[in-house]
Amino acid sequence: MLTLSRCSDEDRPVSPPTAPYHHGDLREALIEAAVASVRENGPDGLALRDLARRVHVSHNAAYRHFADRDALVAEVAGRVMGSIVDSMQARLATVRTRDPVLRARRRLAATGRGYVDFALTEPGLFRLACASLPAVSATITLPGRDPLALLGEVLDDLVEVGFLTPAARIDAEVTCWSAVHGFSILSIDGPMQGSTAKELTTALDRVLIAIDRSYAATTGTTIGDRDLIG
Amino acid sequence: MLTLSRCSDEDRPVSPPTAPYHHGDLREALIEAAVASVRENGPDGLALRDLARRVHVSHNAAYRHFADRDALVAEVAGRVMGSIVDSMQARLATVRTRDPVLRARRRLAATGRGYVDFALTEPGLFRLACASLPAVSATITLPGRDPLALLGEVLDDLVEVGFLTPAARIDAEVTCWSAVHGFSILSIDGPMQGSTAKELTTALDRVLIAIDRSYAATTGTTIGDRDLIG
DNA sequence: TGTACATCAGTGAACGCGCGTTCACTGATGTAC
DNA sequence: TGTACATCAGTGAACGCGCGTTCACTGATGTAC
Repeated sequence: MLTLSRCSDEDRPVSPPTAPYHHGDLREALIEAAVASVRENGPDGLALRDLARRVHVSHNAAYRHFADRDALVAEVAGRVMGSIVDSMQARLATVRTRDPVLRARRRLAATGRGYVDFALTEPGLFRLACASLPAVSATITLPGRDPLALLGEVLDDLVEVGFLTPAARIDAEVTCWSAVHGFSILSIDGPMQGSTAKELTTALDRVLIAIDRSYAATTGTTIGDRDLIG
Repeated sequence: MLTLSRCSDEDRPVSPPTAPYHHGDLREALIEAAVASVRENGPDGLALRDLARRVHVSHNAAYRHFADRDALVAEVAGRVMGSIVDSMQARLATVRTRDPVLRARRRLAATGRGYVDFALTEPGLFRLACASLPAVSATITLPGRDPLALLGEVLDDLVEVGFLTPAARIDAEVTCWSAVHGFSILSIDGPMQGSTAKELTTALDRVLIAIDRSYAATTGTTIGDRDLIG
């Protein structure tokens, strides 16, 4: 589901029997090594010299492919943003509801769940993306790779089916993203750190239900307690 | 308002005319220097050697007062938590509404505004507190110094006045904290970085209104659009 | 088809940096007698 | 009131670390003729 492969190490040996002078695709190999490094040690542990060691290449070969460390970080962060979108879309794909209003509501919840899925599954990469949010903001204008744009579309649908008033639509991205982003961080770094997966799921459900209830109230729509679950 | 003094440098000269061998209160001076450093360079720029330089003391004098770098960071992070509580309480103090229900609702909004106030005013210190959340979690059991406990009290009041149902009270801290914490980070590091103070205030109002509306819906309480503002 | 040569992708040594931490030390302070 | 001495709070030199980055280089590759 994720763009960033999990077990690429097994696909081809890191150091082939007779290592050729030219690597083949060092750029890609460095990025994969960076992903692995961040998974293990978090964003702060990312070092060009370490990546070179992982790929069995001299410590400055990386400069043939990236201007400097920041350039590599930006590239990885951009890909992480893409993976977050993938994760949201994976959840969206599970929504099979026919009823247009319930469908739109569940799709909003699904985007939130997908976002949090990624944060909980890939805390290191998620932190990297957070840390370089300012730098990435310029990069993620690529259509379809921007979590915020995807969220916006889902919110537009909510207005279209009459669940959310146009007035309450304003800044709705901020509310929704704040909620799921905050939830993600509190879950991986904060007081909910020790919680079980089940507890986290329940807590996230309550957050999503709170938002759903709030939006229902803008149009006076009647909703059920467990509409968003199952 | 804040515990962490802003202009302590001006109060007493950093290097007195004849510097005495014993500093006087090196521990406190190091902490103040740490606060200044984090304000300027963020959490990652914090270095014991740099602090020693700022206080005009040899680079290892700090080890008389802190076991190691982590111990100092934990101390600073703990104080930041206290300052966040102060900031929340400062906003709480401005709520003068008599009507019990409206008062309780405005107090919830006030805690959120106070939390965000601190994040926007002290982004560096806020990031430090976030980064060391795991470490701090153990420390902040001090009564009255824990933002989460304060939030809990305000939420309890909402139940007491009949605005929030006991069922919806469950995990409400998570929803509220997620929202304001997420909002804070998106404001200082994320896509809302370039926004004006006015835009941020308006956006935060919309987040707080969304939560208020959601909780009103749990008891079917009728509310006005601008109840929380002004 | 063979060869000269430009270009590209690596190498290895080195620089300079700032850090955390430890060591043996010394100056200042306060207390017991 | 004076003094010996333990204790505390500093100092200065040094170690070892890993980093980013630059330099002059060399091996491999592909292309023009």
